[in-house]
Formats: sequence, structure tokens, C-alpha cells
Amino acid sequence: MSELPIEPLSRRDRMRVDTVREIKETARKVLVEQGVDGLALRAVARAMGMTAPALYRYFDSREDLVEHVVADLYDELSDHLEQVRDAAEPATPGVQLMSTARAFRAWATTHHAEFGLLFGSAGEGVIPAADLHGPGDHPPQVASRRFGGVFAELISRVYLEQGFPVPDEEELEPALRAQLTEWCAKLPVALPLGVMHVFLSCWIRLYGMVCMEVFGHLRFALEDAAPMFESELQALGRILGIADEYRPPAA
Amino acid sequence: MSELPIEPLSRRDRMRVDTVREIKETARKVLVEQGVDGLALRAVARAMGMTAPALYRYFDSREDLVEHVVADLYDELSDHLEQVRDAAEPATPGVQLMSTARAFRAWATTHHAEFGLLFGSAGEGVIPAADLHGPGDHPPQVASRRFGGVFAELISRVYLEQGFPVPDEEELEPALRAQLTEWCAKLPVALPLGVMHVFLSCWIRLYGMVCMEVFGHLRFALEDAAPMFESELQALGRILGIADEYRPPAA
DNA sequence: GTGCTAGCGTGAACGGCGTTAGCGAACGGT
DNA sequence: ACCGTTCGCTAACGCCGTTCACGCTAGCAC
Repeated sequence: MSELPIEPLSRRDRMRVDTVREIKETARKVLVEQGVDGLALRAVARAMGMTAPALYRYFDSREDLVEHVVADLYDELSDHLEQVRDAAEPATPGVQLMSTARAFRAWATTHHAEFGLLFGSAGEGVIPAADLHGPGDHPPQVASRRFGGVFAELISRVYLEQGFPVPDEEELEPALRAQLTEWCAKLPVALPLGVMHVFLSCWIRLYGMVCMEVFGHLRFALEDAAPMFESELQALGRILGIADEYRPPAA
Repeated sequence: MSELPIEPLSRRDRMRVDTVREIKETARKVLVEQGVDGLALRAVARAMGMTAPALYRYFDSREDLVEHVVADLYDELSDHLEQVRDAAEPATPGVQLMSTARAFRAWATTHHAEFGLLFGSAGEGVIPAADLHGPGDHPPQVASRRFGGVFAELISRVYLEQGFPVPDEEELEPALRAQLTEWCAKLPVALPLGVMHVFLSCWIRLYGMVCMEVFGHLRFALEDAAPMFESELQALGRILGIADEYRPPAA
């Protein structure tokens, strides 16, 4: 689809690329200020001194624009998490994983609307039948796979470098084992199925904690979910054998 | 707010109650067929042979209608879960908890749109600043509290009748302990803080698992999340000391 | 039975939305 | 200088939530 001649970008093409970038940036600004429902084509156009139909020169529809924003957000989040991971001291997988998980929650709590778009049910109507996390080539799909890879790679490294207890293949139900095997085959490195199982379980717990906090489903019990998050993170650390590397957050 | 004279319902009042009920039922039908975004006042009115402004005789706004639908859904879900709980055999808290958790997932997977409205980010715009799970008297608030109580009561009974290991108060971070203490004071029965902590942790895990499945965030690894759910449920059972009561689902 | 009134449903209207169609201006390549 | 592509605009359609003023009708007091 995209041919790569070395420098064929005409002045017009450069302008176009810039405009696309500006539209997506403006859309994101509108998303933050007005929420998901306020993310309207007309609002975006208005915010950048254009009219709504002009945006159709750059995106097929509102949905197409939102998809690209979603992809950009996944990429930006992945960039941020990788940065935090690489800056973690000491640079052991355990510390890196803990820091990255904490950074994920911090991003979620400070980017409410964006998080809802990426991880909530808001994306339901957006990426419709075509599964978001499917194997397709749409921008949000590749971007979300990259995001998932950050945590998957970290847990893999924790396992490879330090190890942690994982269930034997025989302990897993056959149906689950089959699915894990299929998934495992797609990964670059071969790992025991039990590692994938532990990864999924940990990711479910991390996702659940952050999701409940951001969507306000913990307010029935907790006013500030930060201590509970740290407690859950510590529990995950114990499962992965990296509890001793636990560090309270900087703030 | 609601006065209860024995039978003062005039014919007119009965008509009105019926209409309110029909509107909410129609709204729910539209929600299921058209999704959250399709839940429009005009669509509801059209589906029941009315015009949109007429609905304003019964609800203040679209948001008000959606709130009442949310409350009804919470109540219906709570009814269903309590029914499953009371029908569980043998009637031990452990089996009841397992069955109820499984019924929760079954409801979520078969009521996609409704689940998104209750537990996803879709409710973000609906119950705006006034927290859904706050202490107010709005219908969705009382209904969601009732729902949460089903699981809280079950775990409490598991603890009281059989017990399971809970962290000591001293092990909990002071900030977390303070919040749990405050929450615990509002409950009918006094329980150790560690029980509340385990309850939250389990609920986070159950919610995370169901949420990820329903919102499609597990499709990157699993095509059918049922076996993984059962695996997680079994893990929860081990934490609560009821793993031996585990039963595979009927289906 | 008659008249009054409160409640209900309607059509029209306002502003906003996504989207399409058609027009004119600016630009790039030749 | 010319031609075609690209771009942004206005106008329009049908949807939405919401408000308003109007009729109708059912219930009630007398």
C-alpha cells in the first residue's frame, strides 16, 4: 500500500502530512477537553479554523479519524512505557516491570478520556466488528499489539532471567492449553505455556485494577485507589518472584 | 420522597406507571438492538409509536432515562444473581459464590450492551460528576450498591462460616488501612480489615477478567475466554479456601 | 350533565451532529 | 500558459436532544 521512494515528498505532500498531524493533534485536544462524546468532526474542524467537510479530504469518516487517534495514543503510551522501562534503576526486569506497571496506572489516571477510548467500552462502536486486537493491519491493531508486547516482553524477561513458578501444562484445562499453544506459536520466543498463563492472569489483574479505578467503580469503597494499586502490584510482584525489588513510587 | 398510601393510585396514575415501565422496557430493547449510541430518545419514541417530546412528560432528559435504565439493569442483574445464589447446591457459601461469579460472567457475555453501560466507560458521560457508586439517593446509586452487596455478602459469609487467610492489619499500608477502616464502618457487620482487602482484590480480578473478555481485550491471545475465566475462578477459589467446592459449569 | 383543569401527545423549531454533492480557488507539472 | 489535481468552502439531507405552544381528553367538582 505505501511505497517508499527515498525522498519523493513534494511540497504538497509535506503540507498534507502536516495537516493530517494537526488534525489528529486537535482531535486529541478536543477529546481531552470535551470527552469522547464531544469528539465531533465539526468540533475538531472548528478548533483549527476549518469546516467539517474539509476533514474528509484526510479521513474517510469520523470513525477513521478516531481510529487513527487511537493508534497514535497506543503508540504514545507505548513510547512512554518503554522510556520508563529503560530508565528504571537498577535495570533488572523485575524493577522495570514494576516501574512500567506503575507508569501505566499513572498514565491512565492522568489521561482519563484517552484511557476510556483505548481500554473501555467506548471503543466498542469505534472498532466495530473488526476486532481491535485482531491480526489485521489497521493502525489501531498494530499499535495495540505493540502496547501489549511491552508487558509481555517484560514478563518474559523476568521469567528467562530469574524465573518464577508457573503451572505445568498438564495442570491447565485442555481447552485453555490449546488456546495458549496457538497463541504461543505466534510469539518470537518459545516459552512454556505456564508463563503465558501467568502473564494473562497478571495482566487481567493489572487491567482490572486500573480500569476500576479510572471508571470510578472502586469509589464505593475507596476514595483514593493508589494504596490499593500498590498493594495489588506488590501481590503481583510476589507471584513473579520480584517482590523484593519492590520500590515505593517516587511521588 | 415516596409516600406510600395504601391504594391511592388513581387510574391516571396507574396509566402513568405503566407508560414509564413501557418506556424503560423499550429503551432497553433499543439499547440491545442498536447499542449505547443508538439509545436515542427519538428511537425509543419511534419504537413505541410516540414522538420524542412526549417522553419529557416522564423523564427529565435522555440522561435521566438512561439512569433509570441503568438502575433497572442493576436490579435485574442483582435479582438474577441472588436467584442463582439461592438455587446453588449444596447451599454452602463457597458453592454459592462460585455459581454467582459464573452467572455474572454469563450475564455479561450475553448482555454485551447492558454490561458496557453498567461497567464500562459508557456510563462516564451518563452519571457525570456525581459518582455512580457514591452515597447518593439517585436510582443508579442505590441499585449499584445493592449489586455490590451480593458479592460482598457472599465473601463475608465464606469468611464467617469457613474462614480464609487474610492479611493482618499491620501488613496493610497505613493509607490503605485507613480507607478500609472507613469503608468497613459503613457495613452492617464488623469484619477484619483483611477480609475487605481480600474482597476487593478478588472483585478486581473478577471484574478485570469479565471486562477484558466482554470488551474484546483478550482476543489478542484467546479466542474463547471461557476456559481462562474458569481458571481464574479456580484461582480465586484457592485464595478463599473453597477450591475443593469447585464445580465445572453445567453447560 | 356541565364546565374546568391537569395531564398528555403533537408539530414546529433551534442548534448540533455526520455525511454528501457541487463549486471555485490555488497549486504542480508540463 | 495551460490542465488536472487538490483543497476548502457552502448548501443540503437526515439524524439527534431539547423547548415551546397548541389541542385534546380524561377526571373531577358542582
